[in-house]
Amino acid sequence: MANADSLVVLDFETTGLSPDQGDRAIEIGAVRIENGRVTEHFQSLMNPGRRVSPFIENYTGISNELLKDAPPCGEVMAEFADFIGTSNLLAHNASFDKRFLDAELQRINKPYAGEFTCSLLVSRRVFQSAPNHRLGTLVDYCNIESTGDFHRALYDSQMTAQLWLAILASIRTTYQRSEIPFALMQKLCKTPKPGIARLLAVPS
DNA sequence: TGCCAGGCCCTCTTTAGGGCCTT
Repeated sequence: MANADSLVVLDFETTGLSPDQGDRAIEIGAVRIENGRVTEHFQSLMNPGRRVSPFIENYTGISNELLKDAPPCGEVMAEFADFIGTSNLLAHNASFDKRFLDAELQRINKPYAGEFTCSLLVSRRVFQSAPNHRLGTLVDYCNIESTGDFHRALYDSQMTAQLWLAILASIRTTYQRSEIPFALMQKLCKTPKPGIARLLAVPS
């Protein structure tokens, strides 16, 4: 059940980089974290109403053939809006996924109440010695078990969720606190809003 | 055929530019 105390980690596969340039979502994957554990997941392909490029087919493994019989974006996004409810939201490079979430939900006139935070931005502060801050690199860096099946929405959201739990564990270790100070999470997340910081401070 | 965006962050900065990330 969605609520303001759960965190939905989401990832979109899309036809390109910018909804402002006409790009659409082709897959949504998400997991819910509650009390430090993944409790639920959501995944669906969606038909964007146009053919995807060979680059995207190769990059994601999502072919035009796969999308041919997928439900339309509006139908899937309506279900996803119900899934996220009032939960707070997390993504790796959240500015990208937020743009697509905003664009797709605006098309079906579905608002959402959660606040976004970004595992990429926080990881740059917490894992400063990582070779880079791509999702796959950070999964290796944190010794998170992985099959390497990146660039699919559910898998990337699952890996982002595990990365997030690793980030929280690292902060707890660094500051030797079972609960992460509210002000510290606000600083790391660069958010002045109280909701996300309260959520992130959940004990392990 | 080839290209497209945008937010954050760093620095040889702030009257700016470019790399990193995401598909």
